[in-house]
Amino acid sequence: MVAEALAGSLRLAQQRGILKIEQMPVINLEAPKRPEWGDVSCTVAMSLSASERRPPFEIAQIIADHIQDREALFARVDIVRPGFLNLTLKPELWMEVLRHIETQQAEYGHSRLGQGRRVLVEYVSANPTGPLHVGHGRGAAVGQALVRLLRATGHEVVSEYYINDAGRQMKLLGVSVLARYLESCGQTVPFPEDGYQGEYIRAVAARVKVEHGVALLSLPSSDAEQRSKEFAYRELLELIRQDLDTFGITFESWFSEASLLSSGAVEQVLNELRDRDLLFDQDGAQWFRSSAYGDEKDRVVRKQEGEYTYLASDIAYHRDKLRRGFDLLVDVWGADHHGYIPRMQAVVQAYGYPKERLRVVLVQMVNLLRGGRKVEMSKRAGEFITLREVMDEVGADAAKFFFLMRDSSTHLDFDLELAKQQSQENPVYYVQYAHARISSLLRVAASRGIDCPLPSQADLNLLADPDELAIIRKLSVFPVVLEASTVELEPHRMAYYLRELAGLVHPFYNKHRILPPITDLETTPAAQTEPSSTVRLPEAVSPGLTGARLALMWSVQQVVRNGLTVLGVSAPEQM
RNA sequence: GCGCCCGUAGCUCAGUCGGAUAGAGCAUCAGCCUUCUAAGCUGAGGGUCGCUGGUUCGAUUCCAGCCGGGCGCGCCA
Repeated sequence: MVAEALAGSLRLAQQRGILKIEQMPVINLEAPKRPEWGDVSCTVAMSLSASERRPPFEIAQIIADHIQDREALFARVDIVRPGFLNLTLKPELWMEVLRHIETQQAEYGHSRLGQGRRVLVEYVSANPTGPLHVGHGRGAAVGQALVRLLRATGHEVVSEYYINDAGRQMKLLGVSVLARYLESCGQTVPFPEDGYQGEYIRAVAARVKVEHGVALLSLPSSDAEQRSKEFAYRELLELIRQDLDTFGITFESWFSEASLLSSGAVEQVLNELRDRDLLFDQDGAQWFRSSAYGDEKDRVVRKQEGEYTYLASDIAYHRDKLRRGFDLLVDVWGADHHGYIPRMQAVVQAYGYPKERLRVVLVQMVNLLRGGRKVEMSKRAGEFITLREVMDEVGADAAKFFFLMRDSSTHLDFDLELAKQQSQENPVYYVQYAHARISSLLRVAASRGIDCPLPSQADLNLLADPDELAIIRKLSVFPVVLEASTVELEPHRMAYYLRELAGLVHPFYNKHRILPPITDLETTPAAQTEPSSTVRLPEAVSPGLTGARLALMWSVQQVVRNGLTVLGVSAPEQM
């Protein structure tokens, strides 16, 4: 709307021959940092300065003079120093935001940006060789938020978990469980090198024994190993599924790596590559010519011994994803895999797609702290804090919000003490409390028989206080934040936004009265006879203002809820 | 050595497309509960945006080079 007005002004000035404007500039609007700079500011005059060969200030003046309907749209149009155009909208226009929220409700902020675009988001994809740990938890939170953000912007999304149920890691799992099983049967066996050390392996072995008794002892060792592996795989995958379920995450699709091998898909893919001279033999191994697409060197897909590498099945997997007709593949990976990106993008290009078809979101390590002190973990010794432990201690909501608070590509310090603290220091509660507090307010209003109008029923013009306008302005940018979070695949932007919105709401609540005070002054003469300067008199609120503020709070609550929802965090009615 | 990421307040971090006097939380200090949830609020102090150059009306932002930190560079996954 504002951009249109400014563009119109530029055209008018051009028609009148005041400005040349060889090329219509992009009118970029931004939210000024300081309130006295108005609601919207525009730098177009400065960017035109060079081509017009006039000082930016002059150009800004011309633009301001040529805005049509200036009186209807703007309360003020200021021109500041180099050539900023600072626009202050008429307050009535802001009230449209609240009516818009009312119309859209849970859909407010959603868009059709991605309409017709199909996206596959693959995340977690942890090996089924043990329980999920905190790092997986962060990936899970990020992946889920991305799925929800993409859906909210109109994309058609499928969430998928890629199960690494083939290869060396699975073999090691079987060997490890069998060793523990034999141990529990009284045999002394050396524990396999690189085996899984964790205590949970003993637990799995114990369940093998419950199920099979000592039957495995009489089997050939390879069979016993196979049985142990299958048993452990089922148990651990189920455990992962349950952990994710508790975390509030379910996948629509579980894709097995082993299926790619057994169906011959891997073989087929390599043949395809060979036909196109993207596969060659060297040193007794088979190599993918990934360097043809910008990777720094070629990569082995089949080892000398004839086994396929992880990359081979990954090529088949990504080809399968591409074949399924997705317009965008999003992979959420641990940051330690970042060196893998060029070769996967090479795969995408080898199949004739632009490399942008695959976007990899990297998730950095989580440092667990307890009261400021680092919790030591040793993956080698199998000692790590599981996602389950974290959820048990701080709850799924707090864990998710913490995981999403920072840019996923940066290290995260996660203080368990802080996350479970239900206090001002904990950003999760700060945001959730904003929601709960409004619920409480609306409940109290209802119980006192006070009418709670929706924005369309309230006299919104009474919301003239700068604090109220600041909140409304904040609500108005929610759709922008949601879209930016999606396009950049950066959910932490939404988490920040919610923190900021809550940071406007709590002070407002404290400073301003919404409902009329319960004690009326006539029955409490003390308040009049003792006009002590330390006693703050309740702000006077007319029924109309109460209604308008309730409508405002209702709108805030809707937006907080929408924001939390998109992050996969609950919005409690009371706390 | 090569590649990727990072360096912003004491700490943890935001900072959109290059914009104005660089922001938030925590911590610190000083205050606020007869009032709709104090799980809250008010105020104060705190900065060479790692360094040096370049690009330009303007650089925390873009480019180059250094310094410092992390990660990756397997016929592991």
